Amino acid sequence: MNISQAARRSGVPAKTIRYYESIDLIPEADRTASGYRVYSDKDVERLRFIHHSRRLGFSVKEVADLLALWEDRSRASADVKAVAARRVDEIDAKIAELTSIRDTLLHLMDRCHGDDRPDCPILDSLADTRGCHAAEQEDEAEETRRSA
Amino acid sequence: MNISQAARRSGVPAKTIRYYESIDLIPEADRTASGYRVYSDKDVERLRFIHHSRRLGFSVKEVADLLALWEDRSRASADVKAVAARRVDEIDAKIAELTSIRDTLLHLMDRCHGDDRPDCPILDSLADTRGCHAAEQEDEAEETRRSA
DNA sequence: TGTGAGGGTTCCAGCAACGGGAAGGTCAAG
DNA sequence: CTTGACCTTCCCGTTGCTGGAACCCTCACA
Repeated sequence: MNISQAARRSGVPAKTIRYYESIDLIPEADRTASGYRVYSDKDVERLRFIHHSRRLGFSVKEVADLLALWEDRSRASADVKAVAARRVDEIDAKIAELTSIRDTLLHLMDRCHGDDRPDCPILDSLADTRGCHAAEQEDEAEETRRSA
Repeated sequence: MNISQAARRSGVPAKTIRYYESIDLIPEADRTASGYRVYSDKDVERLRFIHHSRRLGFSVKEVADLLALWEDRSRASADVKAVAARRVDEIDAKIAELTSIRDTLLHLMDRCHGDDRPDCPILDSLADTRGCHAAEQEDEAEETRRSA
């Protein structure tokens, strides 16, 4: 099948398939006499694997690792699990960061009238030296002192 | 003061200050006779505002909007609050997405032995046509049908 | 047999938001 | 006068693609 069929069946856009080939995430595709790329069901299966992995937020590098494990019939499932565990840790950290930011914003919004008047605790806080208590601003306060 | 002092006091790296100038987020700095950039306390204040805004995850474009509001003494606090509200919505969406991915990964990890044996539900799921139930795979199933 | 639509191919540019590093000018201290 | 710590500009690399230009291929239809 040609690239657009492989794209439809795998969920990976044709352009992205070419890109994956260019960065060696997938092997070079076979070509027809006229230079068209040709894909097999096995290729589509691999693309689908990549697609799903990317949707779970694995980086392309991590996907390459997962692909290698997938194709290594003698892998240990513990190795796969470790990759997934690292990803979960990253996600947890990201969620914690976003939650902290969210709480700060909601707190500021709560204290802002949100009307026609110009005075606004949100802007005040952004402009403030101490920077809206979004944790460790110690260094900044210190720099201000040092430069005085 | 010169750029590295402004960087220390504002928390924005010197390189980033130059970058902000190049994209017109901040006005062109004055220069000494020899071409060095010169910054005032007011400039540092603005940089600090930018720094805090960026830490709350606002894009550079949004920071430009916030800066404009900050410098507009006749702004309405409702406008600022609206920008913050949009940001909160984005964060909520992102957290929901990450949480969903996290749950999927934990579910898969739960069913993986994580030992020396090669069989691994995580890889199986990534390879599966239905793609680890991470929501709306309807289109993919449909494409598979259509191409059959 | 021509022709037009709808494939395919390559390469180049660009997105966000910087960071690294090269090549070179400047400044203050010893 | 030299040394080292600044400063300047410029360009490349990052991540993961996406859009577009310019061009070639294939197939159905008149």
